Amino acid sequence: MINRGLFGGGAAHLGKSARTRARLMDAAVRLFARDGFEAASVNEIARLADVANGTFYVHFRDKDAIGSEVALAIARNVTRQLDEAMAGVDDAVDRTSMATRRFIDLACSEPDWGHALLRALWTFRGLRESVVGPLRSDLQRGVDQGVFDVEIDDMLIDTFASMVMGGLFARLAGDSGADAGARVAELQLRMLGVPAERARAAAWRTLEPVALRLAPLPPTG
Amino acid sequence: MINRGLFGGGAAHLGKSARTRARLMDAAVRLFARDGFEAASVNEIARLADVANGTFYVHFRDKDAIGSEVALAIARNVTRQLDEAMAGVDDAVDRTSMATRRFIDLACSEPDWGHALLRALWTFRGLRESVVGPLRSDLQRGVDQGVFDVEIDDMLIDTFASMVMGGLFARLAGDSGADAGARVAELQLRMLGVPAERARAAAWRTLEPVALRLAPLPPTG
Amino acid sequence: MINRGLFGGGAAHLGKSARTRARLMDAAVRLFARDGFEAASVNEIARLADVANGTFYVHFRDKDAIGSEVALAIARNVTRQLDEAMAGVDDAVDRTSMATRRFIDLACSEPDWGHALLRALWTFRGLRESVVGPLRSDLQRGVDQGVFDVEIDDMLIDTFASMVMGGLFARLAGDSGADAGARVAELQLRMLGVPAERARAAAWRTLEPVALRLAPLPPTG
Amino acid sequence: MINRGLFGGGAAHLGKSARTRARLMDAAVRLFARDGFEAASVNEIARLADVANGTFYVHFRDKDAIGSEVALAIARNVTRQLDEAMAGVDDAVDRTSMATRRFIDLACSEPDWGHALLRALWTFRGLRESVVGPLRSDLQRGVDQGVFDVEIDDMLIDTFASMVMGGLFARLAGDSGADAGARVAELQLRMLGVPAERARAAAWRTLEPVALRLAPLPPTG
DNA sequence: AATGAATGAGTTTTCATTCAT
DNA sequence: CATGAATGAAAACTCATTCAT
Repeated sequence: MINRGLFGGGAAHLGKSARTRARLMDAAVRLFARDGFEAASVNEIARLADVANGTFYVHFRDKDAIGSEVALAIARNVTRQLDEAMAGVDDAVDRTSMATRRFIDLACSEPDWGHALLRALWTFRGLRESVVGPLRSDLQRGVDQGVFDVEIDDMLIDTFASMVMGGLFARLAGDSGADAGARVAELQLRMLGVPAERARAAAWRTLEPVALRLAPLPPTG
Repeated sequence: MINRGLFGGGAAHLGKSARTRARLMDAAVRLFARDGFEAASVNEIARLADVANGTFYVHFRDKDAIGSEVALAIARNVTRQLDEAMAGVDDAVDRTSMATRRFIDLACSEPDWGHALLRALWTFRGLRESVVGPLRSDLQRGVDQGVFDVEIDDMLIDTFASMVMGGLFARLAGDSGADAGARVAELQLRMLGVPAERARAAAWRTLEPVALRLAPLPPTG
Repeated sequence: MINRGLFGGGAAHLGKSARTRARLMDAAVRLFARDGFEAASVNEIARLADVANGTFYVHFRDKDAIGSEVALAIARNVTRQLDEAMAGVDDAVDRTSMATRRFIDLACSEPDWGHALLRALWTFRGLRESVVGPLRSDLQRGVDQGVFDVEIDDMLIDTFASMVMGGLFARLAGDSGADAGARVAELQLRMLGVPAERARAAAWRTLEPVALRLAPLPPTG
Repeated sequence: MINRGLFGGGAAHLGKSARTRARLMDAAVRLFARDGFEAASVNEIARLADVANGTFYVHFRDKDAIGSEVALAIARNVTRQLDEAMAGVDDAVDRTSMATRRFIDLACSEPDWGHALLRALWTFRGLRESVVGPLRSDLQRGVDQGVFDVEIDDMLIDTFASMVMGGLFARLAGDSGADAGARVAELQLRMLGVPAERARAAAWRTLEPVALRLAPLPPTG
């Protein structure tokens, strides 16, 4: 499983075509993370994936296509793992802080993916909704449980999401250590109306580590 | 002063060379905002500025040069105006919420500039520091005045800044109206430990409108 | 027999391989007519024929092969039908005007074929000879019968053929109606020395309509 | 004036830009004639013109642009020279036969141009009208003078034009000699109702030779 | 026979940058 | 200072053709 890339790993047991496709996506993630979407060239993606440049176009219509596909795949995987990690957690305070911390941890466990995700959230506006969507229900739950004292509106969601992205950015840039997520979560809880003491306690609670794993990707469009 | 652009307006009384330079920067801002830095081409900047493409290189060493110059100029102007707008305000709560609201309002008063600034803050990491720097002292002042109950560290600053950027983004994208700044400021104050009532009152206080004005730009070597 | 294409129709009762081949030729005709030979791609021909692209090369050595094969098949079919339609007609004036009119009508009865034929006559020089060849004997017959007062040389044949093609082109382009063939035939007869009155009468005589039918195509090695 | 090309010759005294442009057009004509429009590549045009490939796009938006520009320029020049050559000729029989013969001679005096013109007439439908347009008045003149006994309609014009193109084609293909034009003209006159004797006499009258010359081209588009 | 992924040379096109005028 | 034609490397994308299955 060494160096096979995350998509490649997931597609190992699939057909040859799916593996080539996965290799291209892995290569794209690496280059998008290193150079940014614009600066990454199709030819280099193909070279890194070890296929002819024409092969790229067998699998993707153009660079945009692989861009959004990669973004979507990452987002889907991250949110799915997030869901799994939070299954069985009922307390809104815990859910909220875990979501932030887990999200950042997951995205940072594979920095290429983290970078790609961050850029994608910036570039493909639609992604934000898919990532942020589930959040809304957790916040509402907190209000219902009487622990969040805040009005839930779009601006709150956006702001909450921005805080997460800021934390992720800081981690990926190396400006902060592994506790960035906890700190951000604490600040979020305070913002939501959780008393300072409880916010700190909840946000810094020890969390067993998880790593980003990838299930096989169904080929998309 | 009609449609002369913000740099152009400031440089109106200077020599011809300075005006050409200003026109180039105005054109660059427009294109950076619309297409992003990578996608904006030197030729198009020159065309929009109504000069020959070769003229560009009389004034700027290369494309990167005009990029950082524009970013820096915008940042400097925004912070300077922010400073002026807040002169005489002592209360940390007021200063903090005003900073956020004014910043967003200023950046949105000229959407091209706002977009360019947002992109620049993303691209040129250094800018953030220059824009965010003054903030730290306001936060510290709040702690000293006993109104902020929070530890001031890099993560707090980053998070605070991310919230502002999120609000700016939402405004520019048209996802929210003119009150985005107030809402963000309110949430920030809550996060900083200001009681909910006071946070709301302070953040939504009426603010007389200001517009972004630009002073002449000193030529940069 | 619905929409099965002309080759396809003729090959319906043959083996699967022959039907695949026929489908490829039908697809090729469509695309050659629409886009021209150069612009039509093998992949698109295959897609339109509903076979894998590799299958193309099972049936044709290369793109040129299907090009000349299609051209030849069309030319053969058109001339054969022309022959049949004129069997039993002895008068050279009638034969000549019928040839022109029938040729145009046949080629227009299936516009894709007409376009493909026109293009092919332009591209594959040799085709012209095979289509035009029989003409020479009709012209000679007219001289022998004393109704054509003209010297028969290559330039005459070429000119005669050009007039037919001009008429076909005008019909296919929609620049003229169903009587284009008659008008061209009339002008040809005048050119050949037939008195104006008789030329008009012969050329505009009512012609019962025929449609292009295709006999099965013998596989070509 | 050796090997400077026809556009190049005309542009010799103009600015450098116009000369480069002319060199590109000369190269394009050569390649269009040799390989056809589709098969000629922009890179090869540039190489033949002895400029960098990027330079092509300084002067033409794309391959289509130089294609229609070249076609238009040739057509304009040919028709202008035709006009000049026929100034002072009043008799419709003479005008008509001269037009056909001169046109073919001109187009063949520079075979590259002839081929390009022929292809262009085929490809750019609009050209035909501009070349053929003046013809209509000559035909009408013949009717008015009582020498042409024919109805003038679109089909007649089209047929007449097709005959010219057929003759040009035969000449360029080497299928016929210098007298192709005269033969075609003779056949045309017969078609128009001119008695055979007179048609032959008029069409074969000696014509002093002319060569295709080019005036400087005003830059287009 | 049929498949369809893979190839890679070739095409169009863009663009930051230079330089003679 | 200003010009704008010229550059050429590099990008995106196409496509006839091959080949293992």
